[in-house]
Amino acid sequence: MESVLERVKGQIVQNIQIAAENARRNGALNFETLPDFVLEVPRDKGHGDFATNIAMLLARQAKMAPRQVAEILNNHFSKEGSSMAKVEIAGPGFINFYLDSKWVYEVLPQIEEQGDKYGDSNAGQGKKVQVEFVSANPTGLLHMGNARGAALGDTMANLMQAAGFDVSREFYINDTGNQIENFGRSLEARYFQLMGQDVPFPEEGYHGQDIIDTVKGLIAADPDQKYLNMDPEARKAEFVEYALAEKLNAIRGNLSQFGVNYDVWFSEKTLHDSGAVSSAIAELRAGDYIYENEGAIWLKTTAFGEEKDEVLVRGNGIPTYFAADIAYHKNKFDRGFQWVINIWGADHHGHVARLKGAVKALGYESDNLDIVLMQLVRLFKGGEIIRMSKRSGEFITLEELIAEVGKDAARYFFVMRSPDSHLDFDMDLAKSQSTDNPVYYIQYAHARICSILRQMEDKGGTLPKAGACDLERLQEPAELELIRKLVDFPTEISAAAVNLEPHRMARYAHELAGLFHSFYNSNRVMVDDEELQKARLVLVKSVRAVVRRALGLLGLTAPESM
RNA sequence: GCGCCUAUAGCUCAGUGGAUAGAGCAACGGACUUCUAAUCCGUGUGUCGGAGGUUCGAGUCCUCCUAGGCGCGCCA
Repeated sequence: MESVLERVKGQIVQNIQIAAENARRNGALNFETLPDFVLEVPRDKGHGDFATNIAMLLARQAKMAPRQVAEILNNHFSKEGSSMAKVEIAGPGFINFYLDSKWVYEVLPQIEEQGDKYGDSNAGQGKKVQVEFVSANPTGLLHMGNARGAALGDTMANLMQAAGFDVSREFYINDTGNQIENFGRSLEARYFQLMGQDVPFPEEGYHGQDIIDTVKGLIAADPDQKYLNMDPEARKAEFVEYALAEKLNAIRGNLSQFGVNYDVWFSEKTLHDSGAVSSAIAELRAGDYIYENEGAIWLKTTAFGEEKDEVLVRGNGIPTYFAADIAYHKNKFDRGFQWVINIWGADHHGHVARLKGAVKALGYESDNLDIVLMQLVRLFKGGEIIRMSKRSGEFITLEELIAEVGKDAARYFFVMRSPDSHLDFDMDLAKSQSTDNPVYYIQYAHARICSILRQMEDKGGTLPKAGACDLERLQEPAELELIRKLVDFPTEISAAAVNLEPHRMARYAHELAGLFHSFYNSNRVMVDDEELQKARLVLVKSVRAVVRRALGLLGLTAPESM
């Protein structure tokens, strides 16, 4: 459904185009092609409801001063049938449009009709999109960086769904390769240590307590001690299988607790087992992107502007992570995704250009692959930075984070900033100042509205229908601003989705809540004037629907009382 | 050395090439007999890191420089 804003803007744009064409036809204005002008909502309310820069863009072609062009256009605007109250030429040549404020009221019946669907658009046109995020090594638990990726990826996916994309969430499981070998050796060493044998622990092994716990569980499940005398390779394979399943379960559980649920869990191992990796390499070889040197197989990444070439298959015959990743992305495109989005930690940025290059070499449009790099999270506790490392086992897990600051606060904090921005997460602050946490501010707006509506029901009232009351009674500045903000919602969602900027929704929700709180403090909803009360009830009900939806898109709960 | 990200108010950060650059926090002063004071109202601060350039118009685009973060492995 077309949003109110789109409809009104479309009307004005059309009016401008017709005016320009008419002016050209009767010789008042000379130009070859209509420039790509903008109709925007001015930052400053004193500049009208909408403004266009067309006169400034036409000035050169028309060989006239911008303000003069604006005058001519203004004389050609059709005033009939539009809600245009005033047109003004301002500054260097802006044309400012002032509309009769009536147009904004349309949004209230629209919200009533669409309910929790209000905000949906068809910006994505059903395009098949995949968002791959977190994809943490399944050898440990999720840390703060993973948590940021989870919040960003899931919110992005939510926004894209609302914006009319066909979205699939995917987790790539790195269940093969060196780190799994290493994982297996660590499990083995812990096993023998727990069985009372004095064996050294691998230096590069996983030192975390969670590994010890895993092995304890393994031993408990093996009363016959069959592992003690098993073939070492077979034993390690069983250990790894057991531990990976357990870790993945834990990861899945933690993410689910964080409100993140995936459509697909994709195993890297299957790419090797199915021959997808070797066939991707064969394809690259056919395209003459491959050569051999010192026993290894290399990809000519220098052809994609990289500093040096990259190894795809090591001298020992084992393909690199990069080789698997190429096969993985080929697989993604072959599954029909028209837009592939990966969310990576900024420490992986060196990998971006060569992956895109490889994708292009395989014949896919590399512009359809977007990699969102999120800057790393620094965790502060007691005023000190906590260095996080999976190997050393010293890190705050997602589980602990949720337990300490709560899912809602954590998700909001991770998403409120642009992915480009470094994130200092102060645990003490998140805990001690939880009362002036922006997330409560937004949720409080929701709870307050619920409270109003509860009281109305207690008095035996019923929610009025938007169509059955005089919405134009809503004339207070606070009311008009609030309604205007509701009008922006669909545009905010699609802009946040298309530009991969989930922080815009965090900001929007906060601003909307602020306008509501402001309204609440200056106006009572339950008033003696029955018509005004009805109109205000419709207003707050609409605000509640949008706040709830915004919270939902951010993955936060919308409490009915606080 | 090369590459990516960042630099905007005291702090943390927003800011689709548009007009007089904004918000939260912090500080100070007010508002509960009234639908939840986890709220509201008021008070002010900027050489948008620096220098050039493109443009009618630059915090925004381009080049160079400076500072910080992160990468540059037959690890992932």
